[in-house]
Amino acid sequence: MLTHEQIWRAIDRLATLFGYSPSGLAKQSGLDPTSFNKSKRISPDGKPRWPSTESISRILNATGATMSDFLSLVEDVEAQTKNKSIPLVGFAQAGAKGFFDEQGYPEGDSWDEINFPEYDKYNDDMLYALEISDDSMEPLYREGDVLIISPKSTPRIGDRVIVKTTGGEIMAKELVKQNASRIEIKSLNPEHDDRKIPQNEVVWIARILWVSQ
Amino acid sequence: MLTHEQIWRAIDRLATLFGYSPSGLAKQSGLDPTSFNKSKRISPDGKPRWPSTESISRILNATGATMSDFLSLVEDVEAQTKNKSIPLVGFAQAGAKGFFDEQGYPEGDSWDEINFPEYDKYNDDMLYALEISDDSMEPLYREGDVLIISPKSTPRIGDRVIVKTTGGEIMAKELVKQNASRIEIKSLNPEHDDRKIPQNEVVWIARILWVSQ
DNA sequence: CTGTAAATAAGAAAATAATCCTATTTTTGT
DNA sequence: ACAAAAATAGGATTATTTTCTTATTTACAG
Repeated sequence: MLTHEQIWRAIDRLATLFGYSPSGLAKQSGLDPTSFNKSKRISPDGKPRWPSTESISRILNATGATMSDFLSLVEDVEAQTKNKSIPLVGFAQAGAKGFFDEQGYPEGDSWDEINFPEYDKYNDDMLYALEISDDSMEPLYREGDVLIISPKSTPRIGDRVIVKTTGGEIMAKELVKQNASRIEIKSLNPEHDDRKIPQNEVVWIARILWVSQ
Repeated sequence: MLTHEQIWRAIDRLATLFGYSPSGLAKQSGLDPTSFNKSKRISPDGKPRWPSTESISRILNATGATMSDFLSLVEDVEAQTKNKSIPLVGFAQAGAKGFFDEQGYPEGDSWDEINFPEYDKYNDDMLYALEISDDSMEPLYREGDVLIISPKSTPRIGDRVIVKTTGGEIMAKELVKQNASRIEIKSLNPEHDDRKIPQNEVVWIARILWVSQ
């Protein structure tokens, strides 16, 4: 769906984004500076005027913006949650009949759905990744695995987290308990002990969202 | 960036997607059925012809497609990898100075980058998810974890995979070896044995890409 | 505050997209 | 295999966008 209002707003926003007025953007794009005059967006007889796709092409070319950039200007949502819905079923159920075809593709009506990669809308810009470079955390994390971290998400009990201490350590653990005085974290490697760390030794704690396999 | 070729190809693809010819799509959209004739895309004098954004608006309206849908048709990649580049560093390095600020956000110039969620271009439409519903695979997978599966990716040695056997089992394992006669898979739970399965008992095998934490 | 440049309003002219039309080809249904 | 419908080619005409032009307003620099 594309409306007249959306296309002109996107043009205006693109201009602003690159430090131009609509007139300046037109000029920069090799169009007449009056091409994007607001007075020309509706005809004297009241009909809306629609720019050609060539004009759009030229303004993208002049600014270096992509169609993807332009799309985000067309749409009202400032920070679009770029998820995709994929089928989901319980692992224990998956062996039953009716979930997979012979090639291993989902089939049948019994699947739920999940958005992937679903992460908090509010920290979209803050994600980072850590790559595992040894086998100290096997079998959970192996060399080469990538952890996707959300520093802004508030971890809850049971979450796997990255903790930094005042001693400079950075650890991946499971959060077992937390209260005002300390946190209790469980090792992801059974060979290591669980730990209780006073809150004043915790510099920060960040939630692990996804792990590559 | 938007080229003449891209805009016309997107129109053609939109038509095909909704079961129309270009002529049928134009008609369905209230345009003249000859609007999208290939012979009209280049003028007799060799100049390219660019449809108006009103025409684009009308075909989206007629098909119910969004601008986002249209964008994915504009672009060359059949299944666009809707990735976002996020900072990446080795876990072992992350404790050193210069990687995090005091609130736990990446800082400094020493970070690499990774695309997330990176998955094979060729099976974008085929991903599905399995949700773990018990603790039989701890510590690797816990109840509530979600596995993102790519049925089309060819698993390699060392990958974690989902295997379905002719006996109807569906298992999550690590692929250790595979040859023409059998596969060898390692349990993700140390309490269970590794297995060798004849290839003729493997119905399908799919790669696990990501796990939620 | 003032002068200059940029931006915008808006009408007319030129260029271009869409429609109309005829003819031919291709596809579809029987 | 054949007839009918749909699709496409392509020229002519109409409608619409862009450019050209003049005038006014707004923004900016001194």
